[in-house]
Amino acid sequence: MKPTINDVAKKAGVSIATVSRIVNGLSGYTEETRKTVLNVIKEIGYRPNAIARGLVNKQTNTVGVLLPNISSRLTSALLNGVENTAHRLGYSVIICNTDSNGKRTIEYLNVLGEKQVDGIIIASEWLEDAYGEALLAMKIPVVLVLTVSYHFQIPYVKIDDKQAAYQATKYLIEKGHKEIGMISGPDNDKIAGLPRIEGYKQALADYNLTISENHIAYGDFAYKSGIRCMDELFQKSPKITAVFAASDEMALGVLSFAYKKGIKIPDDLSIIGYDDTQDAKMSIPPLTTVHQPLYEMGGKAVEMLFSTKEAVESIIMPHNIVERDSVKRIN
Amino acid sequence: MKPTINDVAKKAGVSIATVSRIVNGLSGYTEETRKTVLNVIKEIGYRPNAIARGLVNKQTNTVGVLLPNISSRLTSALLNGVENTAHRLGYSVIICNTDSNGKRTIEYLNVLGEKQVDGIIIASEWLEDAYGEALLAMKIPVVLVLTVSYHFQIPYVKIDDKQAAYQATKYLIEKGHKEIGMISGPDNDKIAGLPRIEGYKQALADYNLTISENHIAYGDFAYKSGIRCMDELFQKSPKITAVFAASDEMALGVLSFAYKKGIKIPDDLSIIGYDDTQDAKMSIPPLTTVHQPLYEMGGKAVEMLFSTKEAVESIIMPHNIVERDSVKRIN
DNA sequence: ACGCTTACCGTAAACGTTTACTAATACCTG
DNA sequence: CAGGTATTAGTAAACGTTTACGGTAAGCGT
Repeated sequence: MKPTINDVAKKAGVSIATVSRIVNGLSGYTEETRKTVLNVIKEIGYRPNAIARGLVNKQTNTVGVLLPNISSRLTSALLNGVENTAHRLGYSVIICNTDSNGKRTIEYLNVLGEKQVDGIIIASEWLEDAYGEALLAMKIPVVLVLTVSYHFQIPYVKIDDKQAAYQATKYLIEKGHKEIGMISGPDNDKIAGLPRIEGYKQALADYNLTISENHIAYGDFAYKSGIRCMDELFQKSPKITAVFAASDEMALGVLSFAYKKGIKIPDDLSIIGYDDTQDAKMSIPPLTTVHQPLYEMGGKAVEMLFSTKEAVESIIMPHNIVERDSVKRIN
Repeated sequence: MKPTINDVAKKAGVSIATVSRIVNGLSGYTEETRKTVLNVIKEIGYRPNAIARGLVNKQTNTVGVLLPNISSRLTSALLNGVENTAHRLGYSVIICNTDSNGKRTIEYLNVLGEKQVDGIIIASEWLEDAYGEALLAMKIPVVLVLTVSYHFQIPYVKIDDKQAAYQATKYLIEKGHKEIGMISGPDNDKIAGLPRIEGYKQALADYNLTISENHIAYGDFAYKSGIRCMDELFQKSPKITAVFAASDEMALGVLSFAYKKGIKIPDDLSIIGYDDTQDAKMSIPPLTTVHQPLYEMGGKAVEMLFSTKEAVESIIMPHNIVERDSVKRIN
């Protein structure tokens, strides 16, 4: 059996209250008793039981993170940020891979509730009404990352997707491109799908370029869909000279597609990505892309969870375009 | 305040013991009381408190995972496997990013101990003596993944690194290559460094090819070191026609290096990687590599944690070479 | 009608902490 | 030296569960 505070008290000849005060750095004991108690603690290897502690303090120093996927570069960068600042603030983090599955998500929400976590971060996931209700019922801080909710007023941290997409497209335009395709996320995705399409269209409109559905292909943010979409795009609109992909992974897909077809990037085709995950640095050629400060956003999210302000405001993080070698100036 | 079992008992006109029995599916109540209690539970939104439960049961249904790095493709694939089967078995997982930092690792071990986790998984990390001691002191199941300990007898799950490296090298040899370089991990890494070097050398020896230190460059498994090592290798041994990289990430580095130098892969240079992370599928060209079943290994690890056998045996998982497009037959 | 078994349910202790309250002692102050 | 105030320390309740134990009532066989 692990030694308890009782064992320490007995062996040190004091009461458990005194031991508790000492391990918690409160006042109410002489330096002498402190020393003997500390010695006993070291001797018998006592460690306070955080479960018992949590029961009386109603605090577990634990947060939960819901992700649609653990092993994507996007979420793992985010998670890294979450974990790091959580650790700095003295919290542990429980990960929950929802697989974008409603049933599973609700299960996780219940588990986190039962485990009395002090806060929940939901990343990159559309907030179903059922989740919102469940969250409301457990009355603990929640923050959203890479997503928002219109129905529930929950603080979030994200970038301005529409604006970022606008600027990515504008970047291509300013490099002289006129026939610009887009590989988008699903068009029913109100968070990472629609706004980026809108930004793209807006930029074309502002520069008097024609907007055509033939210039848009709809993927699911994943690599394979990038390949498929590029294929589709070339069939529909062979004259395209540049593409804006709504995720780096899909951009990698077009890189691979181009490689297979002997299309030179950026000489024959320019491509700009979105996210600036690790992949973007390592691709061939290195990918010009929209940088989201994922690590920082993860950190911000946990800080917001435990912000002392009564009404926590949401945060729009800055984005920027990082120029690498996948876009070429033409004309 | 959240409703407790007491609130349920009062409202349903029964004792807390009965409520407890009902929510835990034990026997000792009529169908009628069950219904009324269940109704009250639903009505007031009662959820059992896992902390209180954990205190008496001495079980938290939580495991901790120590990783040297959260956002690498290697560890995130592993983590994904861990999380999934943990969830299947009814456990939550707490992640700990050690950053390969001794102080931080010990901190985490302490936290996990205090939080009374039911088991700990340590991934891809050399087990310092101090860690082993700490682990021993807390008397809970531990399993190692992608690593072993010679000093402590702790069950592990990994592949046979030496054999895998041997086969990767042999694969290159059988494709006709005679001047084969290796980009290794650090040569003081007893787990993922040395054994792979040994496998490489052994294969060369068995096929009567000369072994030379000029054919080996030492990186740290990361992308950048792959670039640097390839540069170094070409300076030392320009006649090399194939390279075995001890990680996919370093292999990506050589891909990038080659791209920059106008070296065609696989026409001018063949490269085989190690790990078979997501990157390997998506690279240009797709990477031939040694497949480690990372996801499955993560799953196995948590199963081993809670195996009912008194003495848990370690597992050597099967590996295999997945052929893609980065190796060319010559001669 | 009696005793026995069985089913249902309540009482209270236990898990390992924190903390309000109280007690005792020591130290001042005038 | 009386009375007050710190300071150190202990007692016991509380946190929300589970569960051993006991009790009551019903059912059943003889």
